Amino acid sequence: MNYQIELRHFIYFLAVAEELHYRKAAEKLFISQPGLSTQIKQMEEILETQLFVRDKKKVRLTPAGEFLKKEVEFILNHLDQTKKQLKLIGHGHMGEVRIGFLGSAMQNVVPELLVGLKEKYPLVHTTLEELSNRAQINAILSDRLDLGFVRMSRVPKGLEVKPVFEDTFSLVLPQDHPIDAKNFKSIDQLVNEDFILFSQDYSPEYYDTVLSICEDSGFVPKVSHKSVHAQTIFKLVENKLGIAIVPTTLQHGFQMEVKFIEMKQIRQRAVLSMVWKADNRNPALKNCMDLLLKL
Amino acid sequence: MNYQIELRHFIYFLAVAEELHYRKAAEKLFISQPGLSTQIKQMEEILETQLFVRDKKKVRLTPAGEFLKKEVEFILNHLDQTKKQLKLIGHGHMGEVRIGFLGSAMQNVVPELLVGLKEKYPLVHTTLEELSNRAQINAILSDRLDLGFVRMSRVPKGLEVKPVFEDTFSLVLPQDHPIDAKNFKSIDQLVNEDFILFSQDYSPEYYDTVLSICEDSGFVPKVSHKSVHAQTIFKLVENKLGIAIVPTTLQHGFQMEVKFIEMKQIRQRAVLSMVWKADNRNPALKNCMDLLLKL
DNA sequence: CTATTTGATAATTCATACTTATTAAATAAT
DNA sequence: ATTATTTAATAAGTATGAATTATCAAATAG
Repeated sequence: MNYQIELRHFIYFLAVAEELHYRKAAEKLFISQPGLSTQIKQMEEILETQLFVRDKKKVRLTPAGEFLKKEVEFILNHLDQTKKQLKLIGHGHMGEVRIGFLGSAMQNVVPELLVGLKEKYPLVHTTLEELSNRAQINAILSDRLDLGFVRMSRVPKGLEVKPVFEDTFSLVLPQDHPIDAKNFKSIDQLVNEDFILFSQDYSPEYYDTVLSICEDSGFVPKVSHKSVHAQTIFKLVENKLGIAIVPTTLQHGFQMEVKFIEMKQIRQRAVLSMVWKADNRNPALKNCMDLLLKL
Repeated sequence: MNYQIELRHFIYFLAVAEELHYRKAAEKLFISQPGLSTQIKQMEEILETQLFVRDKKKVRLTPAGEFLKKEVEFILNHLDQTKKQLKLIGHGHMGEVRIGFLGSAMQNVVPELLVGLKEKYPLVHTTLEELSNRAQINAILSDRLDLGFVRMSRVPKGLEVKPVFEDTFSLVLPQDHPIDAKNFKSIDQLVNEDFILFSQDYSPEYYDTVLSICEDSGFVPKVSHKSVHAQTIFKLVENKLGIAIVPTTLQHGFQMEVKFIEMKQIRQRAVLSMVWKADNRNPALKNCMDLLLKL
């Protein structure tokens, strides 16, 4: 008496509404005719509405049945769509990945990732935000970001980190500086220069690495300026207010009166890593990371 | 293994998605917690998509689950609406009644019906078509019409008929005709006049009735004109091309230089009947007819 | 008038949704 | 640390009801 309508009823109903013939409909559904009869009857009882007129030889829809047919078609169709989309989302072929990045990641890793994603998973949407190392970590911890691109090797508990790009360091000098690629031997040739670096707060590991480069040559650099923008740093060098040490690939995309001298011989590398929350269950994130590691 | 998703799953899913707590959700659903757990698990297997992340103390939705929640809310809501509408349709409180009528029914019965319907069943829509007796019968037989208003007492098998309005007949005379309500006694005073009648084809029973009125007075009328429009008949009378006998209420709504003399004393009546198909299952039709008989 | 076809009904079987009892893991309290 | 409490999952058993087979009554066709 107190049954509930189920999708089964709808599927049965639609078969009868289409065939207008119980036996044929039952065959189509691979069930027996009596079973179909009782289910339709039950359905009419639940809905408190007659859906078919059966005068022992003809079956036809009542106006209410006619109406329900349209609605059931709509609902079952909508459900089909939903199932398909759900599978796409569940398998990471559809959805959203929220990405944070340091400005310096925009030179290679991030653009390549975006192109690859668009090609392989066109239904995966990305949102991008340029943030400092610390801001990315915070955003990931509080679930405002799925993936970050940072320059750090140690991350708080609950996060995971993996290097994705290793870069050499390059000296940045004014165009007319006496030192060039040919006569450059070691960093200690620049011991008396003013150094312009990314600020400690923006990227602590970079800062420490640059200090260690100088330390390996036996001096402590005199740091005259700190900035968070490569643009600013290059501008300062151009105006002869100092020299800089930056990841090599950072030189692309700028039009400045400065020269870059790659320092392959030193052991330090500028490592760009991706960071994510260990328990992040966004399936699109997994696909995104897998794709990145294949690039 | 080969199960099907059912509405039950959706209702369970929604409870868990809202509570994010299996025990509480189970309580709300009046089922046991293990039952709920297995049903949700089964649902995930059917959909081949993880919907919840349970880390033994916290339950939360995956992106796919988040998506499904929205869709399930939509579907269940849509279903609720459908059920309500279905009941309205099934009980004749919503839907369409296709009505045919003779022009003469527009003077009283039909307008009253429409006003009554609009008041009592505002969601029942009507379509109106002015048709001859025969055309209405044919339309009802072939399911193009639900209800007809005709002047006939015999209808083909499969149809039913019921009188809804009885009208006296009235003479229609030119304004300056010597006979008026005071000196009129019997129809045989007009034995020498030309008669203008509705055509036999348009309304056979009317035609026969008028002939029987004259026959009762012992003469056969000279019929000079036949028409299907009251407007035309009145115009002809106005121009002194003859006199007419029509149902009394037909006089309303015309502005003509004619006078009407009601013949209460004769036994014949102009009967307007409704006709419908015996096996018509339009629930709105039943309500429509019930309403009409109460007017 | 018989044969065939229709959907409905009755009795029975079987699948499975649900129950109770229990467990393992996580958190909170002492 | 240890215990108590709370969580969802698992296991075993039950009972509901969807399905089956067998049959029927009514309608139609030959």
